[in-house]
Amino acid sequence: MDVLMQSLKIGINEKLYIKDPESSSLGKKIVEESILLIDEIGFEHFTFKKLGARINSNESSIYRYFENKHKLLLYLASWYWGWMEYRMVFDTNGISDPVEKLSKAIEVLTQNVEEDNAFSHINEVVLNKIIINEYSHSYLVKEVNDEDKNGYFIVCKRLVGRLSDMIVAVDKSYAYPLSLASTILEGTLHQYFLKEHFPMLTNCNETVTPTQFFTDLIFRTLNLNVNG
Amino acid sequence: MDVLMQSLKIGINEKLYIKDPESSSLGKKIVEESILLIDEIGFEHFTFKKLGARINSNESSIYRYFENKHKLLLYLASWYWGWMEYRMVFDTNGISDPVEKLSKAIEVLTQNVEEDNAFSHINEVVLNKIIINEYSHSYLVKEVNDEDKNGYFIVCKRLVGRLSDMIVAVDKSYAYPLSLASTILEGTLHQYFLKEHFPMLTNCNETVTPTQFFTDLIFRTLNLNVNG
DNA sequence: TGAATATTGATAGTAATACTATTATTTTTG
DNA sequence: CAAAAATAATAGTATTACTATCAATATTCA
Repeated sequence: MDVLMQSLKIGINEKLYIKDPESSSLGKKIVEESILLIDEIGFEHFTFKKLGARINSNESSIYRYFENKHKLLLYLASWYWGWMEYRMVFDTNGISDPVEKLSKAIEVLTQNVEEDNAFSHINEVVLNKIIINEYSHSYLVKEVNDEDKNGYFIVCKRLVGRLSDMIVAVDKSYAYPLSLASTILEGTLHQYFLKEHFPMLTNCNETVTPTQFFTDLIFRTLNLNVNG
Repeated sequence: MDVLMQSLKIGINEKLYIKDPESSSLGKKIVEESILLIDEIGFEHFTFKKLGARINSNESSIYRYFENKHKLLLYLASWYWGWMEYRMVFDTNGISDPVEKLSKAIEVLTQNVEEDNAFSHINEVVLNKIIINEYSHSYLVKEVNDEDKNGYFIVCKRLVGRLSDMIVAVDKSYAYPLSLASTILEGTLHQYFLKEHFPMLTNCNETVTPTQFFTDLIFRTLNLNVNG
């Protein structure tokens, strides 16, 4: 990512925070270090007290930025999907051939995440690990319908919609573009998880990537061939 | 399911419980009512204390059956996958045509769950709802590798393996049978979840079923047509 | 500069959770 | 019917997920 982009900011639903963490150095530190700490000890064991100790700040100060750790996770997830959406749109922009466009989108969405220097306080590689391991926790809750009404999942929903549109652009007659799109996004996280923890349940490994699996799956499903 | 089957028991890893809940009426009640209570209030809000109150028993008595609520969830999940496996094997047994066999397996694994009277104290319909909403919580934990070593996920793993074998039987040259099998199982839960909570992210609804979506997906991917 | 204001830190406190331990009571069974 | 096993009742601990209050710093702008 280019230095020209250094003033980019991923827009996030304002209801997800009390005070915008991007607005202060403490806020950025909270976001930066929460990603690392959640990765280290898991979201379940993560508390604001432990985070406070880690960044030499106080539990109560963190509560002034985020209502609770669940909202923080939703914030991180929104950031992640916003970032994915931005990269998908950016990288597919200007491609006129629908097949090539879809192919590129799948590549961006399923490939291994690499660090993006445009956002210095966020480690995208570790954030990706968190999303793989913890994203389900953000929506598999009893309160999901209320939270959805608040718009907490809007970015991810928009992303599924965009991908679905690209599928439709390739094959108007295909009956399940939304289901296929949501399966790709959720399935990608799942395949990365399996690769790490249950290698016997996936064909993805050092040499075979989720990108290959999903590209092959989508091309077969939409009856395309690799050259468009 | 037939009355002849009433002495069937789904085998579950003994490390998942302290005392076998099938061995007493209190144990069965714990299992029976925990399913209903988890469905009602969600796994996060579920506690042994609340369950005790509900069944007019005591928190401490429940702890004599299950070490904690996480183990209870693993127990319920094992039961669920064991039951699915049993039905899949039963319903596909004797089908010699590999395509027909795979087709039947997908049908069993993706169709809407209905009550099975062979297991009177377990409400399979509600259990299915729990699995849709909470199964991820059982494996998306920091301790997953240790738990896997204890064999807690063996039933689900065996099921993915069986499905993968059926895919191979249909097309030996297909490169991703395990990934496809795990995508079907996980994806099915996900599509049912979306249908319920995010209908805009799926094409499944009153008339279109996950079975249709996945059958179509697998047939296209393996280049089959509906009549085998 | 310096007073007002905002931000952060420290401390204390509460209710709920996830247990363990002990003892009392009831039920089962030989 | 006595002994053993299962269950219930009660109490207690450490941790979590907060809220409230007040003190200490920074910031800012008059």
